[in-house]
This record gives sequence, C-alpha cells and structure tokens, in this order.
Amino acid sequence: MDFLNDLNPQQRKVVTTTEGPVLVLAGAGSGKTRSIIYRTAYLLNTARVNPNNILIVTFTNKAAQELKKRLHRSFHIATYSLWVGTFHSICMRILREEYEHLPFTKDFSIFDDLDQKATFKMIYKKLEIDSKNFPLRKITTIISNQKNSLVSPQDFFKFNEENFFTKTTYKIYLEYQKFLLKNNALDFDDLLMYTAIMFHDNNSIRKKYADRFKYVMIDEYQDTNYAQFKLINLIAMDHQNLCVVGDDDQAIYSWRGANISNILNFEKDYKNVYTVKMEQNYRSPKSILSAANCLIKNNSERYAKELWTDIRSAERPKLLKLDDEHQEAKFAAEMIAQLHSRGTSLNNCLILYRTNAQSRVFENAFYQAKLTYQIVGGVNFYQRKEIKDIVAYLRFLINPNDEVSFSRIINFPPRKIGKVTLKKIENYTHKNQLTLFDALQHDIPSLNKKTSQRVKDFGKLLFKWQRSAYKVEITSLIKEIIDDLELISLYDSSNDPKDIARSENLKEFVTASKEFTDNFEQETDTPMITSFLQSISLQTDMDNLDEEIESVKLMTMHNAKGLEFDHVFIAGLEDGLLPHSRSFDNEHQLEEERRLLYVAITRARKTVHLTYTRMRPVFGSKSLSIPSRFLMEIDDDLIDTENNRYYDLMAPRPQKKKKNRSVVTENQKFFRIGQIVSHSKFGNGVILNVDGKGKAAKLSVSFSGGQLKKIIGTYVTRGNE
DNA sequence: AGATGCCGGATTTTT
DNA sequence: TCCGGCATCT
Repeated sequence: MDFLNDLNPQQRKVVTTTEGPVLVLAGAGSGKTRSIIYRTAYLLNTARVNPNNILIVTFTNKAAQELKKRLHRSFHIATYSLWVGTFHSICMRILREEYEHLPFTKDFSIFDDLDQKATFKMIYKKLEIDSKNFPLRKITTIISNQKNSLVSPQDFFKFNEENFFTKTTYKIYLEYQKFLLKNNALDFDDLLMYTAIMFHDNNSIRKKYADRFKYVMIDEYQDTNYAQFKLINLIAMDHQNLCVVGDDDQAIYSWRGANISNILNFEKDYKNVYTVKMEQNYRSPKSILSAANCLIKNNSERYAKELWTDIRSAERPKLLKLDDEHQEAKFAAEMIAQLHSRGTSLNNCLILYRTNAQSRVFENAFYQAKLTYQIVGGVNFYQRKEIKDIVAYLRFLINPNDEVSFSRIINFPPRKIGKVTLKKIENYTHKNQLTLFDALQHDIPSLNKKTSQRVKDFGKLLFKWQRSAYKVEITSLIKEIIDDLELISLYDSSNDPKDIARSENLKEFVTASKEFTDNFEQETDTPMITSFLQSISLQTDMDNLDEEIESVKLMTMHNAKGLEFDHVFIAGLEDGLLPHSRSFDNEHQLEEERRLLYVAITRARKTVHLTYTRMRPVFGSKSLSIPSRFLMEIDDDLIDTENNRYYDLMAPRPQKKKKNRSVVTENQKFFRIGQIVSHSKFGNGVILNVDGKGKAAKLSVSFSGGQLKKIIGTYVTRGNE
C-alpha cells in the first residue's frame, strides 16, 4: 500500500474506489495514465482481483503496451492474462472467440480503407452506380457513421425512405455488408458493431463477458462513439464496476463518430457515480498552461475547469511569423539543431501540424540539417503497395474467398491475366459454388488454352504456398513467396525511383514477421498466421516507431494525444489549416479545431513555438496566409512576441466575442444519439443524429413505423432508454 | 494485355 | 500541384 503515497488525494481516490461507476475528469498532464496503472495494481495486489476479471481499454496499441510494460516493471505484475487493448483489438479477440455465433469464420480478413475502397468500386460497378452522384468518400462516411450508431442496413431497409439518395445509399450499404460476409471480411467499424450487436442480441454471451470483466476501465472516454458506449454498457450494466477517464477538452475525434456526450452524460447513464476532477497539471509550466487555458476558455461545450500547476519559471510560448513553409521548417530545424548541440536529445523534440501534407517540407529541412527524424502517420507501412501485395498473398492463402486480395495478386507480378480473365474466373467460381482458390485448380472452359494454362500455373503456385502456410513458420512462408515471385530483383532492377525503397520495405516486412513470431503469445487455437494478419491490420504507424533511434518526431496533432515532449513546435497556425477550412462554417467543428490546438500546446514540458507563414501554396499557387484566429484568442501578455526578428502583426486583431463560458447546462446536452423519443404523429423512434444543441437541436430520427425523419427537437419528447 | 496521355477533381484528422 | 480515372492506341 506504500505506493499510494506517490499519488495526490484525487488520484488516490481514483485508485481506491474500485466498486461502482467512477468518472474521472482528468485534465492534460494530470496523471491520468499513472492513475490507471496504479488502479490496476491496486485491484490486483490489494483487492486481490483475478487478472482475468479486468478489462482495460486504451486509445492506441502503443498505450496498451506501455501500460503492460509499466505494470510489469513497477509492480512486477504478470500481464499475460490481463485484457488490455484498443476497442478494435479487444473486439477482434472476442469475435474470434465467438465465431460460432457469427456469420463468418475466425479467419476473417480485416479490410482497411484501401480494401474498402476497392470493394466499393466493385459494388458501384455491380449496381451500376455513378460515383459522380455518390462520391465514395461521402458514402463511406455515411455508412461508417451508421455502423458506429449500430444501425444495420436491415434496420434501414425497414423504412420506406422516399429520398433517392438515401435509398441508394442504403442499397450500397446492404450490398457492401453482403459482399464483406461473402469475402469473410470485416471492416474496422464492423469489429465494434458485430460485437455490440452480439452482446445486445445474445444475453448468454453478454453475460459471459459481463461475468468475466468484473472491473472495466476506459481511457480517453471523451473519444468513444455510440457503438463503444453500448458495448461497454452491456458489459458493465450488471456489476457497474466501470471507471472511465477522459477530458472533454481533448475530444478531437467527432469526425470519426466519437460522441462527447458519452463523457458529459456519464453521470446520467450510470447511477451513483463517483466523480473525481483532476486539475493539477504535472507536465507544463504555468507560462504554457495559462496560454492553453486562455485558448480553451473560448469553447462553450465544456465542463468549466481550469488546470493549474506548481511548475514555474519557464518561457511563454513564442509566436513567430516566417516567410513561407520552407522557412518555417528551416526555423524549426535550426532551433532543434541548437538545442541538440547543447545536449538536448532529439527524442525530446516534437513537430506538430494539422495535415500530413505539411510533413514533407519538414522532412526536407531535417534532412538538410542532418537531424534524424521519424514521421508518424501519413502512409502507414502496411498500406504501401509492396506490403499490401505480399499481405494480399498471405490473406488469400488463409481466406480463399477474399476477392479483394485475389484481384490484387492475380496479375501482380504481371502474368498476363487481365480483367476479362478475372471476370471469367469469378463467374466460373460463382456458378460452381467453389472458392476462388479451388477454381484456380480447375480447367475453366471459357478460357482459351494459353490463358487457362497461365491460370492453372498460378493455381499450382498458390497451392504450393498454401501447404507451406500450415507447415512452416510465417517468416519462411513470406520468404518463399518473395523468392518465388522474384520480387526483390523486380524492384531492384526497376527504373522507377519509387521502387528503390520497395525491396527494403519487403525485407523490413520479413523482419516484422519474425518479431511477431518471437513475441507471440498463443492465446487460443487460432493459427499464428491468422493472428499475424489480423494484428497487422490494426497496427498504426505509432506502433512502428523505432524506439532505439534517437530522433525528432513529426506527426499530426491528432497523433499527439497522450504524448509529452520537452520542446514542441506547432506549425501552420493559419486560418484554413488550423482551424481547417472545412470547419469554418460549423461552430462544433471550430470548437474541435480549438481543442486540437489545446492538445498540441499541452504536450509541452518546457517550450512551445507557434509558427505561421506570410505565404503558403494553396492548390499549387502561392497565396497570402491569414494568421489563425485562435492566436487572437490568447491574451497578448501570455505570448512572447518580443525580441523576435520574425514577428510582425499582419492581420488586424479581430474583436473577441463574448462567450458563454459556463458549465454545460441541461439544455445543451438534451438529446443524444441512440436515445428513444416519441412524436405525436410518428410514434416512437430512435435518434440517429443530433445537429445543434439544446431542445431545439435538429434530429434525425428513425421511427418504429418505418419513417426516417429530420425533426426539430422541440416536436418530440424523450422516452425511457 | 499493357502503355500512354489527357482531363478533371480534390485536398483533414485515423482505428 | 499531383493524383487517379478513363479513353485510346499498340
């Protein structure tokens, strides 16, 4: 119990209040992660809870690993039987365990957004839909939102929707889900949706997990969506031992379906909630925190709170104006070079920007300055063409119905099998009720002799690998495939500059597979290759950071959540970038952009540099930049603009608006997604979307009578949940 | 089947 | 500016 002395009174309360619902409103740098770790240790060592009975949900795989590492190091806790992971990885494990009750096998493929895109293209072709009228991006977003609200296509088809666009969208949705199942595949959202719906529909399975996970902790609760809320609710509703930790000021994922009202309504969703506010910041000096506080006060959708700190005497955030984006990058590189020459590790330096596209100039500048850097995000390692290709081979061997992978590999490397042949193979497969894999072993009548031979040769090759797949180690299999296809020499002999790095990446992939094999903890009777494929689908770039290399880190502000660095450089503080132009006309989105900057600033332990440019290329042509409106919201005396040759104020400071800075009122959180409401004419219905706040919010409601309506909140009443 | 070239459109953030 | 999609040619 001695370890409780390491904690402040609030943290101690969080740690020792093990029974019943606990809400922890934890500001940036207030020791949130620490509290979760200590709470887990307390549950295990003091309260003698069996590790099997604990579920911890983190926001990234990396955070999960870190947590395990620290539990092990500081408390000598064996983390083997502890369930720690992201929502997605935890759902993946559950679905694999319960596949008998589900419409797919445990070998299911996980489709990333590239696979998803390929799928939609096939569907568009089949349904003869013009992507001009139904832009892919828009449609995938809508469908993703439906899944995150647990609305299945069948639910929608019950409604007699008149609107052509909506009707077509649901047709696509339905077809998409059918296609995925036919391919034994799930997308990211499906992982959550199938699990939540399974718990909802099958009480004995729900009970099994509710009994298993007697103690549940969720980190970053402000960024959970409805499916995640429901999922956790179904697990915790019986025992109520649920501890959620989050900060409404750091909610930055609403575009992904995250619903801030999950955290704001926690005290209503659960009974007798014990609430702890942690407002002492242990990370940043007062000079930095004051600026952050001043900024975030401009948001109206928040719990009123103010972070404070004992850490004093440091510099205020510096604001600098550079001529263009090259100068901006060069400036950061020079500053970091200077710090580095005085003994600062590059590991303590962070570059943050709003969009991935901004990273390129920084790469350049750091390369010039001979400073080692690592980029997080952008094109994920596993999304690169050469890696997707080899993964597609592996996937197809395991999952012989995976059309997306099949169409990827059938003619790569080129073996003179084109799309006509592909279509014929698919038809033959369909007609004879075969898997694609088996069809390749046949003589397909509609093919001419030459083509048929090529197809059969390919089939033989796949057959050979499939036998290896169940016999040899993953790494050997991968090597075998790469050798047989002569991929390395293919890329090395290429004239295309893009191919230069490809053979290197392939080698790295081999190494990664080896690492996986070495660290693999056999959890079920699932073949290792299945686990490998599924786990790499959920890997992010953050997980692939090489910790051994001392380097400056470059990433988007979204990726920076939960991290801390001594020196933080925040670039591109310009209207259009931050706040992003796409958020200009929407107050909610503007507030989210503001939170993004708040998150960025509060990463810093020692210094913050805010930069913007005089001029920046937009759509290819240079145009004058406008300094971010957020800069004007921070009081003059909190920002250092003096003794600074770069600074000159170019835009007139807009008048600050008077803002409602009070606590979120009942009115503001009146409706939320999933709530049941009733209407005098349409009867009962469930809310699918809320636009605006308060009683007068615009609601999208699906009524039990079948209508899907947009309605002003004042015309409905809330029913029981 | 594959290479070439033109046009139009899009540009946020990620598991 | 760059990328992807489409048409056309070989």
